[in-house]
Amino acid sequence: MPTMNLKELASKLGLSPTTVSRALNGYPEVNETTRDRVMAAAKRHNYRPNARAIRLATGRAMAVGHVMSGLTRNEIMNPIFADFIAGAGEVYSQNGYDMMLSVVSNDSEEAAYRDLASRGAVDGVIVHSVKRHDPRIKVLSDIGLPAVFHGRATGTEAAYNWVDVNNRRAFLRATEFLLDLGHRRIALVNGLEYMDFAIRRRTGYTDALAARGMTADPALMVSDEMTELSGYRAAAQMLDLPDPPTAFLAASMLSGMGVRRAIEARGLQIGRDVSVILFDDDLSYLRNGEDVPIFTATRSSVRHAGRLAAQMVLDLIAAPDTAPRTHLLEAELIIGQSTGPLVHGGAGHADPL
Amino acid sequence: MPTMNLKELASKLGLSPTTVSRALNGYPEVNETTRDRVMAAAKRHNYRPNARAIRLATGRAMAVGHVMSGLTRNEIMNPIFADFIAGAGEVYSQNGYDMMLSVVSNDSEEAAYRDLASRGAVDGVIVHSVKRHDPRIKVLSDIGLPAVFHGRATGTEAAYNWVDVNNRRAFLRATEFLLDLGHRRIALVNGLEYMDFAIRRRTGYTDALAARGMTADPALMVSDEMTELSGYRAAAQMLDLPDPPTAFLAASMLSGMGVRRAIEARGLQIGRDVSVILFDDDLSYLRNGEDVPIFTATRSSVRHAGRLAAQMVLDLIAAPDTAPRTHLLEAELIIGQSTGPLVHGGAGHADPL
DNA sequence: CACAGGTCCTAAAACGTTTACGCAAGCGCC
DNA sequence: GGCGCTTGCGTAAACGTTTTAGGACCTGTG
Repeated sequence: MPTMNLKELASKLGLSPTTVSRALNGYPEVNETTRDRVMAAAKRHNYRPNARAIRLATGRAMAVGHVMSGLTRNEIMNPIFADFIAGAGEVYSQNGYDMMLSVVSNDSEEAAYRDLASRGAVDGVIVHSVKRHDPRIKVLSDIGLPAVFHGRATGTEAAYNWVDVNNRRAFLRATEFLLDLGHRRIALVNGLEYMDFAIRRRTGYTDALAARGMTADPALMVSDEMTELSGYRAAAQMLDLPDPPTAFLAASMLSGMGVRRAIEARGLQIGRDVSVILFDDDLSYLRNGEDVPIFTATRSSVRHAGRLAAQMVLDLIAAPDTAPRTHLLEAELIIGQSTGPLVHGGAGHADPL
Repeated sequence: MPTMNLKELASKLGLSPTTVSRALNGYPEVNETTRDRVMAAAKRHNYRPNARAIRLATGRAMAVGHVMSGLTRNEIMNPIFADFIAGAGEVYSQNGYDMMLSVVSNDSEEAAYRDLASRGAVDGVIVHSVKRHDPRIKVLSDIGLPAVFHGRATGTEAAYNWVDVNNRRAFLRATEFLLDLGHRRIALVNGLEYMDFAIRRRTGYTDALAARGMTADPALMVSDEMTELSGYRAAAQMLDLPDPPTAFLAASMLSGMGVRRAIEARGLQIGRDVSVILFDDDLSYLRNGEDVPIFTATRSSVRHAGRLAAQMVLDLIAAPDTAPRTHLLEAELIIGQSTGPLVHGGAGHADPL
């Protein structure tokens, strides 16, 4: 008796498969006492309806697809992927859906979506790492597959479903916070600016400066991969300028850690001599301290974003022809030990009072 | 014409569904010219056979399951998960398999496997984060679902399929390397020792010491989560000992980065005053330098392990009743800039020659 | 000429569910 | 007592493939 199926269970009960199916799925047209009998028997023989048959019979895949691309050797994988997936997966599990992950090379991501759709392997997808003018928006709209984008695409006019953090506002607030502390030379260690969120963060930064009649110094703006090494190099170079920054905005925990290292390597103390604010995605393996945050940060849980996006795609699957939905999350500004008021004399230049 | 199906395609061609199916699937009993006709028509109408129907008809799920657990708030997610998944996914894609990811709470992982199996949602699974005496080995053996474990389980006598790195040998070699450089006070900043790999690494470390007639100093051994902060704290505490270590073995890039910070915070130079070797899983977002490695490290690509495990589970699905397979990977010892010969005077204690 | 053995194709039965439709019994009501 | 409604169940047809069992037609051979 490897796998009990509906027909067999029905015959054991002296009922038709129909009635058993209806009993298990909570349909009203079945006597409560028979329903109990069926339920009990199903539990006793630990019957679980075959997922493959359900999918065929109902015409629904009961699955959501996630495509993971960017596998060409020199391109970095998205470090937030795992946490986002974890959040989304929670929601799928709770709703009886499966998560289907496709790993493809960078140039065949579009084909992957078409494939998932035409094979009927998923009922919807979530799209990761949205870029400016992202072509995947049009592709998925053409395919007609319910899709939720994690991030917005600057330069796209068409409407689409997205979940995003207010990246502009996060970095606007962070910049204002530093300005209020007296800092004037504020550096931006940004992510690669074909990524949409990086563009918006820079806008927040420049807008905050502009609001005080200031303009960003190109020498204090860097855009690169968000690694520790990259953050270190950017900060090291800037700190060696004749007029170095007194504060940094870093795009991630990792780049912020690199910035910290460059600062400390110069004998400067973070939070006193140089301030640092970073964007904290609240990744489970890159916690910003334990009880009390170490870095002052704009924080927004990417896992929570995953949950929201998953719920959105499930809603979309249930009601496909509704108007596009959007969900803009606000990052919180949490105060850690990495920021402080501007001290005169600035970074690394001992002031000969 | 939303989705073209086999019957419709067959009628367009004036053939039976059987013949079309056989033509597309490369069966020999079909004329080559008709096969070409079928192929062309399939491409023209971009027909893709419905995955749900295939799965039901063949009785195979054409999918492999991965269960992601450890979602209770205070437990850390496995940072290597994404890279491992990426490697495995490559192999699935190439072989026409799908990857099914289940995200469940820690205490329902066993139920998740039973569920995947009895619903017929997957043909096999890969099990992550193997622990000592791992109960999942017995569970999956009872279920009778092909399973490959990423890691071995110390204390389990039953045979099972696994892919693992030779963690003991990696840390044995690393310790020997440090001993050869003259270091005698070598600290171990290990991962949590209910994880199997952490146990084996400690064994490698103590064995190397024992081979030279030395014994490990408990004050120089720490076992904790593999975060930057945890690495920093462990190293900071040890460096403040009256007889501090002159070299560190760290369990991951992140903990190694924490160790580095503690070293540099004391004005010591890594590679000159204090040596560090870490275990580098070659994660795509935590690269150990770009062209030239920064840390001396024992390196083994977890992505490659993912590929091997995936191939193994596919082989197992194809031939379920073969003897258990195992694959032990050797980590390479790569020389970076974080190690050097012991300088007399030791860490942080200026030698008054 | 009969027959064996390819070659190429079709009809129909799987696979295990869901669901449209139908039907019998029971009940209340005029 | 006939009519309509409700309750509880069964029959059978889907869903879109694969696969089993054949069958028609040709070709070569004795």
